[in-house]
Amino acid sequence: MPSAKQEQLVESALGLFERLGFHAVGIDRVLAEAGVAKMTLYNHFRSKDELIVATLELKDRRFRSWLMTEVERRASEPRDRLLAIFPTLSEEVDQPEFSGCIFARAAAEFGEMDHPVHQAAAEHKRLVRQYISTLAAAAGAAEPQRLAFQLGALMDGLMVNQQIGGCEVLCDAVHESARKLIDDAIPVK
Amino acid sequence: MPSAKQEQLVESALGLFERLGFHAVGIDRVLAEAGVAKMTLYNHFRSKDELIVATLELKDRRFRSWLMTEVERRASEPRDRLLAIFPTLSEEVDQPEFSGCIFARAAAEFGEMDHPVHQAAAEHKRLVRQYISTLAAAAGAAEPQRLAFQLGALMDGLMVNQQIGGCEVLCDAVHESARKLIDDAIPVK
DNA sequence: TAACATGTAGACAGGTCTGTATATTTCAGG
DNA sequence: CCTGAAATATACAGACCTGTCTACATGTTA
Repeated sequence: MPSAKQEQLVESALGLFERLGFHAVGIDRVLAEAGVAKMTLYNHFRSKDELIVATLELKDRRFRSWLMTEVERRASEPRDRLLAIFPTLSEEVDQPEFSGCIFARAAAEFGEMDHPVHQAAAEHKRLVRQYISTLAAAAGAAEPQRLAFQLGALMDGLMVNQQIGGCEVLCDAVHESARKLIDDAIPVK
Repeated sequence: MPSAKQEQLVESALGLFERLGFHAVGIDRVLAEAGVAKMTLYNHFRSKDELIVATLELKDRRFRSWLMTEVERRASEPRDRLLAIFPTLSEEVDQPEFSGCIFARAAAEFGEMDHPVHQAAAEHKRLVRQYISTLAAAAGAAEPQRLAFQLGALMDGLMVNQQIGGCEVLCDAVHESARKLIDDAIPVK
C-alpha cells in the first residue's frame, strides 16, 4: 500500500524524466514539483535510482494497460488487433510533447546491462513483446514470437525516428510495414 | 585543417560518449584519456556541447562510409545492396561492446529539437535515409523515400532492441522484415 | 637569436548533484 | 489530552561539473 506522498513523488518524477531525461533532472526539482520534503523521498526510496525504477514500473503498467485497452477497443479479431497497434501508437507519438520511448532512453542513459534501471527497461520491452506474441498466436501465426520481435522493432523504430525528427509520412509508412509483415505471417482465412 | 590534438580529443570523446553517455562523462575524463590540457580543448571548442557535435559529425562520416563500403562490397545490384544493409548492421550490433545508436542516444539526452546536438543527430538520420532512398530509386522502387523511411525505422528498431536486451533471433527476424518490405516495394525483374 | 603560435599545468570560481543529519511540526487514534 | 508516526524545513558534507585564468614550456620559423 503506497502512501499518497509516494505516489505523488513517482508521478512528478515520471513527468520530469519524460520531458527532460534522467540525468538532467535533479532530485530537488522532483521534490519541488511534487511538493514533498527530501527526507520523505529517502524514507520511501533508498536512492534516486530506486525512484527511477519505480517511475519506469508505473509507466510500464500505464503504457501496456493503455495499449491493450485501446487496441481491444479498435478491433475484436486478434489479427485486426495486431494491426491496430500502429494507429494506436501513432496517436501517441503524434502528440507534440512526445519525447521518445522512455524505456529506450532509460536503457541508453544507464547502459550497463545489470543496472536495475536498464533491467526495468528490458523487462518492459519483454512484456510488450509477450502481449504481441499472444495476439499473434491467437491470430494463427506460425511463429508468433518471431512476429513479435518484428513488430516490436517496428514500434521502437517509429518512436526513435519520430522523436529525432518527426515527419508526416513516417507513421503511415511504418503502419504499412506492419500490415505487410502481418499479411505475410498470418494467412488470411 | 584540424590539429592532431583536436583529432585526439574528438576520438577519445567519441569512445567515452559511446560507452558511457554524454552527461555521464565529464570533460576532465575526456582530457585525461586524450592526454590533452583543458585549455587546449577550449581553444578548439567553445563548449562541451560543441565537442559533442564534433564527435557526432565524426561518427556520422565514419558510420556512413563504413556502411556504404560494406554494402557495396557485399552486393553490386542496387536491390541486393538494400538487402545487404541488414547483415552489415547485424555484424555491428552483435559486437559485445555495442551500446546502441549514439545518434538516438544523443537525441534522447538533448531532447529539445533546436539544440545543436539534437540537430546533428537528426541530420545523420536524414543522410542515412538519403542513401537508402538513392539505392531504392536505383533499384526501381516506386516510392523510394517511403521505403527509406521503412528500412530506416527497421534499422533503429534493431539497434534499440539489441542494446536493451539482445537476442539470437532478433537480427534474423529484422532481416526477414527488410526482405519482405523490399520484395514488396520493388518488383523482381 | 627572436618572435610567435601552440600546448601544458594547476588553481580556481561558481554552480550542481546526491545523500545525511537535526530539529521541528502536523495530525490521527486511543 | 497524549503519544507516536509521518512529514517538514534547513543546513550541510563531499563530490562533481563546466569554464576561466595565469604562468610556464616547447618548438617552429624567420
